[in-house]
Amino acid sequence: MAVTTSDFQADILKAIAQETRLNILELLRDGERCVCEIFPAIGQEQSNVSRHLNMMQKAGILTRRKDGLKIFYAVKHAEVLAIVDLATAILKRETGDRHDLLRTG
Amino acid sequence: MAVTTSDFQADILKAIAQETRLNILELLRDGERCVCEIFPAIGQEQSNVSRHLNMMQKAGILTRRKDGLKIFYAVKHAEVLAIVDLATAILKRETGDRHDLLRTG
DNA sequence: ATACTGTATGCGCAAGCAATCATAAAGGAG
DNA sequence: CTCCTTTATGATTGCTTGCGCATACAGTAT
Repeated sequence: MAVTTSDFQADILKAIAQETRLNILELLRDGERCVCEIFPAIGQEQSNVSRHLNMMQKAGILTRRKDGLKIFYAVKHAEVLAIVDLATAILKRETGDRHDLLRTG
Repeated sequence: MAVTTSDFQADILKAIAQETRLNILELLRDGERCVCEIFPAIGQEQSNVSRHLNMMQKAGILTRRKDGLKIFYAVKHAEVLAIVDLATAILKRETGDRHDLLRTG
């Protein structure tokens, strides 16, 4: 099967397009955090958060830094948060538009 | 289960983060297209393309216009294409960085 | 009415994904 | 060394997704 550019684009976007990962990214907006800080903050299992962080790092959108026992993750590209913000903008406009959906169908 | 904002953000982003849908969006960059134009252009089944278009429209990122038999779809929010472009930018920078991965591991 | 074109949808399948529990691995402290 | 903390991973389960095939539906034309 041929591998196109949109394939890799999809990988980047898929690494962002998930609720738990969006919550993590929102936390990382303020700077790097270790797993032990993140998983209580978002109310998820440690293993689950670890997997998501690993996944995003492998996808190339997070950096990883070791400090003793702890491992700190941070957002690697500003574009990632820009994408999140654009999604928020679309969402805002959409939920605004949706008032007439009650009438239009 | 509690429904948060990141839930809806994820829905928007998921509607974009897929290879076939990215190919469709790339086509729609030049303006509205009907299903009959899209599916041969991207080499996918008509039914498959129809589903993806429907999905994106329901997600709120495409508009739908009927003209006789044909149904024309178009990108609804400029932010959608902006997101695609940001993903491309990340991808470019990443694949640039990846030269040292051959050495570093 | 029939025939044709364009689009949507039901069904099934295979693959992927997210979450949990339990456990392993890595590093620090006593 | 042992004990504890932090992170990663194997196994499992249930859910979702993307696709293809066949078929239904909608609109046009004759």
